Amino acid sequence: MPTRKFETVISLRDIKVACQECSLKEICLPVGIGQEDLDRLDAIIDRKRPLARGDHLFRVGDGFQSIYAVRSGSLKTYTTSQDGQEQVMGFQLPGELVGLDAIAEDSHPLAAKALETTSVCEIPFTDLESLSGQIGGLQRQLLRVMSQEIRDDEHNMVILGQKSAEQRLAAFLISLSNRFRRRGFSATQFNLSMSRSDIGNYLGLALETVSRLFTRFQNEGLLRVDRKHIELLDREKLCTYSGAQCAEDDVLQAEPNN
Amino acid sequence: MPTRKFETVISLRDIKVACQECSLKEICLPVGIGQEDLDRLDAIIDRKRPLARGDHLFRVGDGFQSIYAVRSGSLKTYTTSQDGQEQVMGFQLPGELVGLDAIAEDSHPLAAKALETTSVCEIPFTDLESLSGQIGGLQRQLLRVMSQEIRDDEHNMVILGQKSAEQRLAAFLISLSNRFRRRGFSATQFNLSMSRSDIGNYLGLALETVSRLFTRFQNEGLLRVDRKHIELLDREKLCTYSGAQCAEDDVLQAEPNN
DNA sequence: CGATGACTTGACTGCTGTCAACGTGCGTGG
DNA sequence: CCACGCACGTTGACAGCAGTCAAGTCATCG
Repeated sequence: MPTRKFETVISLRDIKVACQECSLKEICLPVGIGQEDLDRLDAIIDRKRPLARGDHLFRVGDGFQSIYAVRSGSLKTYTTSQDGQEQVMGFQLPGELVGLDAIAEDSHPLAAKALETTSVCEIPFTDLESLSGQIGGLQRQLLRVMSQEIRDDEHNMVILGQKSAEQRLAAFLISLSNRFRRRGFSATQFNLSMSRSDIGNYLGLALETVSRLFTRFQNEGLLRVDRKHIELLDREKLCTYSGAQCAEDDVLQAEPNN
Repeated sequence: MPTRKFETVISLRDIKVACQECSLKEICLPVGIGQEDLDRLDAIIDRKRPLARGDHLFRVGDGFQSIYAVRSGSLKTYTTSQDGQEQVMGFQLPGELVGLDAIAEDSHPLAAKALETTSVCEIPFTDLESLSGQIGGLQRQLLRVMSQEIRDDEHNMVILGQKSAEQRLAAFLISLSNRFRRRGFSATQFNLSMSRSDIGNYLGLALETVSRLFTRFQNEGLLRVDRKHIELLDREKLCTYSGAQCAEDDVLQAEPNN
């Protein structure tokens, strides 16, 4: 382990970032919360200094203190089964929360690791809990977020349960595309911060299968792939491949309040 | 559709069942709630008349009004993809909640159908929400229950993502066994209220594979199976087969407060 | 008692995993 | 600046698990 040379050099807490200025506030927790309530939420949130690629935000079994929101960068969550085999459970992009599964048992069932330089907001749970008892909108939003998480997991179960390798990768790419779009990034061009192995693991496929499919999709003109960079050329057909109601449905889901 | 002949014959609401008398209260919502608060929770819960096998509690797209707790019997939740193909998402046993995934979008993403004669408690969500704003313990418990749901879904993803057919069925049987035990039923002998087809669908397997595995497990002396009835003869080995930390871990998880 | 649906069993196929070799980009150190 | 090593990614050959198709058995119910 290297020594933590940053800590005494500069206090990164000085960086002025608050929920109200955050470009992610429309998709993070503060949806439908008034100005003064937003201030109160903001007051309990701690901006941590960035994680480097490979750093852990928390590990399996760590005591549960806080929920985290990704501000920039990306995370993967995963477990390691007793035979040492890793299972990737998900990837978190900016505006997405991590750690909701730790509430039940007061300890993290998954580890969270930064896939690239990543900054997160730490939200101490006891504070969040008492605040959401006072602010109706916050309580509601918290329940909604958790409900959405359940929904997403159910969606993943469908994919893992009955989709072919081709459908899984197509669905994965469409999902990423939708999530990037919602965050204001390009829906057709983005970087994969995770490895082929992580993707395969997440989708229940061998990494070789993922690699082969990327090649095939490219040959079919569906996308262009160069190492980590992806460009979706035929989003429409990719949707068809994924065998799901994806395209416009997700847009609607993404903006329920408009 | 048959006419609803029961409705005017007898008011089943007269049946005296309340949370405080309910044998399931230790595993349903009212954990860690005081007596008078329990009364208040009890007041908002509606005991519906039993569902017959095949009846729907709700369907995909139904507006979200309430969460339901199974009192007796069992449910399956499922979606139907646009090509008419069904995906079973889960089975609910007594003491388990259904409908938590509907909070996010105010409509049910899954349908819930009774696998046998089943009675449920209906918990109107707006009431629950406002009550949980007033009762700290209830809010906490609600969040815990949702968190646990996320956790369970993650567990299912591991099973679907990287377990063999044999491991999946073994894990499924162990899971059922644990859930029955927790509810005070036998952990080694129970009835499967769902069909082979439902099990296969849920586990991402063909129903023929499920059937073959039952036969094989029986030949290996792991269990005895007669149509719907299951008797686990070697729970230990079944755990090993499932390739997971199951047996005693689940007991601990089941009783976190003892 | 026949019909229907659920389940079982068998034969065959194919998708995807495994093993293995090779290519490519990047960072390190000479 | 170049050479090297390493991690990551690609491609190929082969095999096996589980799906599909099909036939047959069993239980339940009208």
